[in-house]
Amino acid sequence: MPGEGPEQSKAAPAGRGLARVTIRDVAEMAGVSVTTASRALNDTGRMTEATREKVRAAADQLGYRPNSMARGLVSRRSFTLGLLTNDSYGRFTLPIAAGLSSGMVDRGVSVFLCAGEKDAERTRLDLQAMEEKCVDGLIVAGKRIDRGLPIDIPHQRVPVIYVNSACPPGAVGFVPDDIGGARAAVAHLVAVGRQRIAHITGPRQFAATALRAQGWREILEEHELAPFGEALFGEWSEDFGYRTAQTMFDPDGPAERPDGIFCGNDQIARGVIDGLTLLGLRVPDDISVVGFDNWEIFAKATRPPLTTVDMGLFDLGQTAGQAMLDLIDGKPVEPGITRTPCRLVVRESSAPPGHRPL
Amino acid sequence: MPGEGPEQSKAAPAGRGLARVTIRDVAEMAGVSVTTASRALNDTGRMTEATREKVRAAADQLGYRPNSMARGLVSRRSFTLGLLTNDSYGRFTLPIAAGLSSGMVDRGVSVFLCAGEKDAERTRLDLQAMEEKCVDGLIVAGKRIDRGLPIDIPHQRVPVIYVNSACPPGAVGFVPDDIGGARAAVAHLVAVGRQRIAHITGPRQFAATALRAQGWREILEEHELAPFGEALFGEWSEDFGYRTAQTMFDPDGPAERPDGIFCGNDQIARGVIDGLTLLGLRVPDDISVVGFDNWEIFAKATRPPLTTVDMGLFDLGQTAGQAMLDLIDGKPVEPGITRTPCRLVVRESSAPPGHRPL
DNA sequence: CTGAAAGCGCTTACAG
DNA sequence: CTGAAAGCGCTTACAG
Repeated sequence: MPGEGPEQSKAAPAGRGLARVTIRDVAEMAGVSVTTASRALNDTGRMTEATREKVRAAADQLGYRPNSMARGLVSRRSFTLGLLTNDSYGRFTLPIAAGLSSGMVDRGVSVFLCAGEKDAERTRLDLQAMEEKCVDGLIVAGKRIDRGLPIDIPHQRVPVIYVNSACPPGAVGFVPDDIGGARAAVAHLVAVGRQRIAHITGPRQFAATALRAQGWREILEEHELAPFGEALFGEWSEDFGYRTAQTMFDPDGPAERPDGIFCGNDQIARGVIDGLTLLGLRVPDDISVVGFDNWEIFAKATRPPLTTVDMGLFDLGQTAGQAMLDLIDGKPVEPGITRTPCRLVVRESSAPPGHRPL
Repeated sequence: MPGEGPEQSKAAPAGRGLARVTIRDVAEMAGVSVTTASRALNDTGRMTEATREKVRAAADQLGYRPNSMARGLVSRRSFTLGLLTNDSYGRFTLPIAAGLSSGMVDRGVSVFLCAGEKDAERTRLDLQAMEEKCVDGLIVAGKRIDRGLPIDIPHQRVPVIYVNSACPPGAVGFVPDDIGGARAAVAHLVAVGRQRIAHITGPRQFAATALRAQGWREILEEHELAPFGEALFGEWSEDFGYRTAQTMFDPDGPAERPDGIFCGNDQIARGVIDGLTLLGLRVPDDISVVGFDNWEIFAKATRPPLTTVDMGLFDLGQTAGQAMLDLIDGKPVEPGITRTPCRLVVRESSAPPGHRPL
């Protein structure tokens, strides 16, 4: 039969199409009522340990798996969450989803994925599907913290949590702590002996750029250092980093030059490093560079490997899941946006001046 | 209340906690029995169009959504699929998942995501969760076509389809057509006037490298062209591409040089282009370069933008979903591996010799 | 401590 | 053409 494993089909404990073992089978084998079996398996009610053990043994032996549809129907919980995202590339979403799932699987809750570039109609369809599936909650994950999905999530009958996305007033949301991440990055540059630290970053319209620039300014001020010029807003691209580095160090350009550059993301950082290298500057010796994202495929491929800020998306997903569980259980959850910690990952693009790595 | 939209909570048709509208409500409003309501909504049975319409209208007005748990319980179909993947980064999985979902949502089936780096224990847990959720089928998605999950998927009671992953004998699997993709890439280089086409690719142990190398050899032979040397196996990294290009065009190296390079992936291609550029060679004029993956973040950031092979992962996901639906419906599906088409994306890294783009 | 019964929201033979 | 009834696999008052 197509789709099946190769041999020993008949030896398998549960072949395709074979009747699934139900709680009834377990009860029968244990010689108790279905009621008792249910209670034994769920650790509810009071009964002799012997009875409970007898039921457990039967369930084990039969390979019993509770049917969560039946259970959900009566308990009014599906043990299921919906994850809505418009990140078709998966760069942000998959780490979040992995964290979310990993926190949920032990609690027996599974996650429906509704991914893809979303127009309003698709979103509506996804939302409808989630309603039919009776999800216990909805996680909305985005690509940037100042944009939401193309349609309002109308008042759902279930809790909604926004992750790495805009979040309507009064709702609960989690985003990486951009300011904190930026502070850690710049503090590291200072610690490593840099004094003239520039900031090259993405488009001005992104909330993330404003926050990262703010972190840069704040921490410098705390160290009584002046920011090196204005924050340079542009694009999230290597090319922008490359061009900006070239301009900054143009022989005919300004005499004053930075000795450290904090970049708004790893792509920009890579462009900066490439631009610097082409001009004969040494990273990290002459100039130290720090990125943001810890997008490993970039961060590890720069030469030298990039010191950068990890946004902790996996943990973000886990945290959001935890909050969702609380919400579902009716526990109080602080509305508003929570910023979860970022973590600096030190590689080789940052070092004290003149230091020469192997 | 936390997690809720801001205003007009009481005006909302379905506030949190409000009783969900059931088929019973619909039947009552339409003045028919539950049986008839069910049949009307499912387009089954025979009844006057008037009755059917009356029921539909009531359902619409009430905003009725069938409870898929109840439906699943009786129909023995959950309209739910499990997607198991060990691609924690999401580069391959999310496009596949998006394609899968997009094909499924119209059919009312949703997809559970079990993502993350998997050890045997995690996989077992995920599998167990999927069984409890009564998925109708399981899609196993991998990062490479010659590796599976850490444990055997035992004989499930549901169909299993493998995507971009190894696939046990007798099972059904879908993978990108590596040979075809390679042929398209190399045919394009030939069409553009290249005659000495080299191949730089990933580690020898990957099945994909062997297939892509085979496509390279085949199509050259068909054009009565000799491959330029042996395929150069190494790593899937920029660095490997960079170093290899440098060696290949070492002034003290071999006199014979390629005028086209087909790379095993986009990272290698990028390294090659960077290496070539640093040596003062012009891409595409002096040497044309083609990659594999169409990983846009790389392909668009190379200078010039990279001509490359798109693996069609979105379509792959859709195709696999379609096959799964057939399997579930008991329709016959050819066991074995199906190779789905790749598509060449022409950008600026390939052109006739001497051509100088703007 | 244990069990018979009702019910979650649907679908589907079986009657009429 | 339409409906009353049984049942999917569970849980949970309610009795004993």
